[in-house]
Amino acid sequence: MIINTTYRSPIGYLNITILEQVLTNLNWSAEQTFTSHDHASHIHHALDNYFHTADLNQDIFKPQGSTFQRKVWQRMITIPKGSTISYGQLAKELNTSARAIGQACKSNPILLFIPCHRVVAKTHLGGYISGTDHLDKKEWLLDHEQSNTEI
DNA sequence: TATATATTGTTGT
DNA sequence: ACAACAATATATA
Repeated sequence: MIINTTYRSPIGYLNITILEQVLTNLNWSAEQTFTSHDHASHIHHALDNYFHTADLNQDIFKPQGSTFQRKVWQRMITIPKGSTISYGQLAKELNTSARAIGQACKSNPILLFIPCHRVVAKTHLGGYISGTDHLDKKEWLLDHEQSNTEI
């Protein structure tokens, strides 16, 4: 069973795909593509919670990708909220190149829950969603998590 | 400060 | 086999 739904966040719509009760896709959308769906309410609640407290309950999602991509995504999940790491640092840990990390970030199928926005370039923000057109969202998310994290 | 160029590993064609 | 890419180190002025 496939469920599609759209969530309205403070900074834009999010399209959600749930396959067999498991979150498989979460991306920004320009408009309200789908109506809300009862079977997606637990994801909507998780997002409500994130936009209020910046806490992500990283429970049930199953990203589909290559071995390498899943390895990078698993590592990204361990980046604490309120902090960032550079493409180069991740590359060093995983014995690969900064650009390869960028490729894996770009193919992240579950935004927010796999926090690719916490991966930045060494001297600037880096990219977000295949380019530099959506950096305002990356910046907003980092600010949001920063201001909701005790130091 | 800024531009240029080489090097880099994974992915898509 | 090859070009693209959400990067980075180094060199030059």
